[in-house]
Amino acid sequence: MAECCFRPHERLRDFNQYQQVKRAGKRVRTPHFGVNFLTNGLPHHRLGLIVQKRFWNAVNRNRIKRRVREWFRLHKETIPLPGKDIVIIARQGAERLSSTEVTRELIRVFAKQDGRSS
RNA sequence: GGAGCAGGGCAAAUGAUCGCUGAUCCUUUCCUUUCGAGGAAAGGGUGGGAGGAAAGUCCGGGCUCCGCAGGGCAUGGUGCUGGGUAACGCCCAGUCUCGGCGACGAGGAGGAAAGCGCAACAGAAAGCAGACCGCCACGCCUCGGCGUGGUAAGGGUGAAACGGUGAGGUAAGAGCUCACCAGUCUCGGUGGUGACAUCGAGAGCUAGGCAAACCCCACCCGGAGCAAAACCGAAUAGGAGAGCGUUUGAGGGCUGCCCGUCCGAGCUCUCGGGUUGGUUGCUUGAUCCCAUCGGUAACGGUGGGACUAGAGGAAUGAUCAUUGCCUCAGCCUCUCUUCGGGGGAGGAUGAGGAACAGAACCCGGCUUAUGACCUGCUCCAAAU
RNA sequence: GCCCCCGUAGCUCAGGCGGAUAGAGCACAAGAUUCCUAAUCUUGGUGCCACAGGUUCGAGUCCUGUCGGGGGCA
Repeated sequence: MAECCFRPHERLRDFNQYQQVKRAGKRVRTPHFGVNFLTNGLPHHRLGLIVQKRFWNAVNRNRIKRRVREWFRLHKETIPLPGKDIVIIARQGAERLSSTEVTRELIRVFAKQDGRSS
């Protein structure tokens, strides 16, 4: 598996998977995102995105999704194993962040988790 | 130079690295096999990959199903004329009215002498005439006025008050009479396919507004919508309750109702339960570009060329560099001058900005959001 | 994607199709009753009728366009 790609099997595709992660997973809040994650028993991580329709138009929704996917693609090896299902919920103000700001904010989340668990 | 009007195309470009999507070709591995092959995963190569509005879903179609849908009514829509078109509420050309000094723009622009209606407050009176203050005549009188009659010029109210100006006329007045103007109706001539324009004659002196509330007239319209629909596969089950009915016909299809017609022995509703996968539809089409012909134009004919997204929890991105555009800041050079300074042009540096916005079956429009530019024209100012 | 519905006082809604006064209940404020509160009674304030344009003498209402909210589908 290449280190920096984003394949369909790394996505959450089912509504039930989203519900399971949101119900049973851990929750972390950052200023612009809500992050839920749950160990899935697979050797890789999986990503799911929730961007509500009521806050943005379609262009800003796509922009947020692309930037979060860019973070996952480039920095997923920094997320500690075992494999996790991650659901990221965008909050208001996220459309004003640049790509580097998104990356900085989300890296900090999993760096904290790494330090706490080890 | 300032203000404005109309039209047109574009949606910063190039390169590098990483990444996404589906098409096609090759390699490897695994599975199935009717030995032709098919499917899945990974890697690599090649050439594609959002818009002028993709938006709002406001109209019109194609397409699919409803037994290819017949007649009438209701509802709904359109509403100057003539063209264009698959069709339209769209577009083009024209007429009339209104707005603007002008370039030009806007118009839901049939009918109120078919009917039912409406007009608060104010005002005497709000639709058919009528008379509050007035004006005039006569009578009475305590000479302030009062009564009867005639008037509608003037005042006042209102969004709107029953033609306007002048002259004659009269007790005072009045289309009462006349001249001109505006407007209505009828007839005729000319131009135009037509809306209409224009000219002449006559009638008659007023006929008001609102149909974007009902209505009348003319024309148009079957319904739903790709979550339409077709096929494959899986799963659960023929459950419980209520209502109606089996030829005297329940119920259903042709939206709402009626007629007509067809199917017809079970149908409808509620509760409960199960799936909630895959393929097709899915992009070659009223398509785009160029030339030419017809037409004022919208558009149409002919010939040649091109293939230009097809996702499905939803693909076009991120970073860096260079060039170009705009704004701001100070610096340098040139030029004009009313010499306090100001205006214009060019150069380099730094910082910031680059809009509106994302296909979801596909087209033709409309509306709304929005960036910088180009072309033509009008008015004003200055100069000649 | 497609098809519908609704925006009126702080809240829930009438009024709207037939045009000229903006209303009801709860809530809020003041007063009375009460030793005080609750309850009751009396009085009152409260609205750019979602926004913009048009028709009209005059739009909450009629017409058109935006904005916001809600619902349904195999």
